[in-house]
Amino acid sequence: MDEQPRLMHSHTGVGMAGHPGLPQHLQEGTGGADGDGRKQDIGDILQQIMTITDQSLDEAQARKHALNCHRMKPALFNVLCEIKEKTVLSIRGAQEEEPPDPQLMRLDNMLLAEGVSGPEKGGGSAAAAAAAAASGGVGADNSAEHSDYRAKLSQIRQIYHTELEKYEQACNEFTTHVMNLLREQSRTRPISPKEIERMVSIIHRKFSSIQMQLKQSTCEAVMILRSRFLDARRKRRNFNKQATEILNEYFYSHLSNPYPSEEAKEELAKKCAITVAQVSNWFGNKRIRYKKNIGKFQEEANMYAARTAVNAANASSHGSQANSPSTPNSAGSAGSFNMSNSGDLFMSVQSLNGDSYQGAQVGANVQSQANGGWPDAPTPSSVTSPTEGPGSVHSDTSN
DNA sequence: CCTAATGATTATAG
DNA sequence: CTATAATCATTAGG
Repeated sequence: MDEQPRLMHSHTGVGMAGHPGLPQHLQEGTGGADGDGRKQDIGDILQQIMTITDQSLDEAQARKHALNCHRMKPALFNVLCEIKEKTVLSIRGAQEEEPPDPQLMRLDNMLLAEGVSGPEKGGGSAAAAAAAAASGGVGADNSAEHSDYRAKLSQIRQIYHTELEKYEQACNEFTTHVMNLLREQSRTRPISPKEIERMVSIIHRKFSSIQMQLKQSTCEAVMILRSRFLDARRKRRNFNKQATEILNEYFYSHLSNPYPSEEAKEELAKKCAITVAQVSNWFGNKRIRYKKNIGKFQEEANMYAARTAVNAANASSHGSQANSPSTPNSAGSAGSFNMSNSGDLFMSVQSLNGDSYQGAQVGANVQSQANGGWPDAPTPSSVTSPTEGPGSVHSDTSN
């Protein structure tokens, strides 16, 4: 029976301040001092409490009832409550206030921004729009791409909300259960309302930490979804043959200054069914890759030069039709520069007639080589070509 | 599976 | 903001 000393110790240690009299009584009572009945009673009661587990259930029940009905019970109960209160406060009074978890706030903000935890549909579309804007400013048109994304996002949102609801419900259930239990027990155990409150807040903390995990995994899912659907690199599609033809045609007919103006880009974009940004990308890639390894592109360059030349020749000789082969209506809008350029390219091709193809390629390349790899000052709108051989590229489109 | 081609993005500079 | 250069990530072909 070493419980007794411990109990006594806790009394002397904690209870002193509030009720200095009680421990003394206890000590005197157990020590068998003068026969004050009340002290003796208290000593007996405590003794009974200490040994209550040793007794049979019936006996214990009877004793419990006896204790319950004891005239000292309410006072003792209050005292015990106070002691517990003070003990608990001294133990964890310091860590009572929790700072608003920055991690949780971060997650909340992100979920709100992604439209998972916000209002029903507005949030989703807003997030999608924002994502679209972030992904390259294309926006609007590629809704086919985003519908899938939105579907997945709303799926995530649904799961998130049902889970959240489930947690909340469980939390409430558990809380009421515990509260009822504690209230029930407060009849026989020293439990103060404050303690119940504290227990409830502990439960809430536990559940909110679970919720945080849910939020975290939801965030991760959204991030994965984003990187899957909105990182266009993952959805890269090669342009179709025709688009590549059109772009290459423009590129090689403007080899001396392959910087399409904004208008030209729009034109090309429309013809290729791609965006202006994609046109810009294409030309950026093409320029750098061409310059980096001209040899690799010579064949291609020659081909397009020849084709353009043929088109031009046909156009010039037969009048206005004849661009049928593979670039049906390329002349429609690009006619102007095709015509203007046709001169020099045609010349070069013509002059090669006697030479091998290699010679022809070199000839075609001389142009760009002469420029030393395009004007250092990229002035896209102006089509002035510094060292132009035969016909000037710029020359008016005079039919 | 490996590799070249290719569209897109990033970093940097003017 | 645009161009370049480097790099990433995917696609297509062997």
